[in-house]
Amino acid sequence: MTQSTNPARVRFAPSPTGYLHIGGARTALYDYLLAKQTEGSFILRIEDTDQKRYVADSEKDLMRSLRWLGLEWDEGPDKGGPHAPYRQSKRKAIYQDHAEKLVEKGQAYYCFCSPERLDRIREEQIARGENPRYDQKCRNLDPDESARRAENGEPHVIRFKSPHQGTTTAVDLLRGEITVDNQTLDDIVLIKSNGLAVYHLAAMVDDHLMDITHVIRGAEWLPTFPVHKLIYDAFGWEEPIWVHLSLLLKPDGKGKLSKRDMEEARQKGQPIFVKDMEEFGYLPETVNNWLALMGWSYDDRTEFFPMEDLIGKFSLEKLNPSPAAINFSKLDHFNGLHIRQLDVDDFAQRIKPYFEREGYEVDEEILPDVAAAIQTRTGKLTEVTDMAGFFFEEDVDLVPKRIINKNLSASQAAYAAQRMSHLFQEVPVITQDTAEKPLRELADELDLKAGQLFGLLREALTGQKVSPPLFDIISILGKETVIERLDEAAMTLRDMAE
RNA sequence: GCCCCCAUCGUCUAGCGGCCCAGGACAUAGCCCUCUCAAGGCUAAGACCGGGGUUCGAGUCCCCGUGGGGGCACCA
Repeated sequence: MTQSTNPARVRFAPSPTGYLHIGGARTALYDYLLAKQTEGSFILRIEDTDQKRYVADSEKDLMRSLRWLGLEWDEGPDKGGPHAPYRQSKRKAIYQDHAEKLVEKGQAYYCFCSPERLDRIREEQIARGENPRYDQKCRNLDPDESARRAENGEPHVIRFKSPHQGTTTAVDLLRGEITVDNQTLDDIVLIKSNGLAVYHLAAMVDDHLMDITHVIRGAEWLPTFPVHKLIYDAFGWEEPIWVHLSLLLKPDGKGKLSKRDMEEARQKGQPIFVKDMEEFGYLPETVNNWLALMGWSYDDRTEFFPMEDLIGKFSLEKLNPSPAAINFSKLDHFNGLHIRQLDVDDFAQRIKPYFEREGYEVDEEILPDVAAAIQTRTGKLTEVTDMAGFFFEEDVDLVPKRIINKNLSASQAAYAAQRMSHLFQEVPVITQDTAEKPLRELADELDLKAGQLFGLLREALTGQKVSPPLFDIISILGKETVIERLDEAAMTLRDMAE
């Protein structure tokens, strides 16, 4: 292991503005993997400093989704911890104190400019083709006077006093040094006029106070990264290791997913939100495996990773800084792989809810056998009803037009079904060994291809064109049911012949 | 417009100067297996963005283009 063996303290810090999507889930997964690998801590922190964007259900969805993936946190808003509270809206005073400290040190200042003025100067700057940023009107106000005005209740924000000269260099683990010219830096707002902190302050303060060792976040933070480093410096704090994850792009690779893209993808059956994964029939282990590989790799051939392997083999150094397009067909492929390595009883329990939600009454007696029969042919758990629903139905609906064609008349089919029924009645125990040969002989006798006869049998037993292997079906259904369904089919076909 | 990041098959990627006429996976096509459908096996097609350097030698290092992406809020 090339990883540092010191216990890492990592945090997943989403803002509750919507359902947990795959981008967030991937970040949380990497956090979790690093924490587990180093026997450190995985912390959940809710960044709800923007009351306007708050979505009520999202916190519940977030926790439910993380737990579904198996990414249980050690500290968080619902379970507390040594650095509680873990919800930023409850930490308002902490941020204010810290901002005041910066003001005292001359690293931040009160700004009394109105939003209207800010809008105006921004428009003017854009019109002039300049980079829009604060014109620093309040930057050089007399500190005592500023303090007085603020105390008198004049509306104000607190801004960070960015340096003007020189350059700032911040170090990202994946990209190395990122240097910006300080002239391009803006004096960002730290505390809003309503007294709440913005991300730039709140996240830095919390990460420091919570002893976060590795900040793993999306690459959309790269442009403000140098300012974040400057904020750490202003406080005199030691920086964490910064890791900016590559962005996840739309499947066509053109741009990152927007809200609308997410909805469109959902309509196509492509799960964008973690909550859709279960609904669409994916296993949590599939999702973790798939997500882990979007931006991370282990070597030049291993791709199948159960969670334990992910924990053991993950390393930050192998993270890829370039953006990655989402590949849903690979998700399907991984789901198949993980389904096939489940043991049968486990698989049986996983598919049970998918039958039930389609209204089937699952017979626990035969469920394990059904599971065994369909396991290798299940790509998504939602497919099991189409493949094996007939096991849990009283009768099947025959679709004669799939049976009867120019090579097989209704009366021929009816006769063949009847003959198979008789044949099975004579065989004490129907298995592939006892029944296949007689069936093939029957096909010869009736001048049918074996495939035709098997096809007829399949339709009679399942009402489907596609099914698990016939002899599996027969042994699960039992001789009695098999004969019943065959007789019924014969009857239906005979009626059609007349 | 300004700033930042990225750049190998359609997609995800391996490659950290010679082991690469570039390897794997998904998807695609063909074949084999076969009672259907899968699974599995085999095979095919498919990429180092361009130009300059550095070097005995560059997919790998540097520079410039180009392309893609991201950011420029009292959102995160």
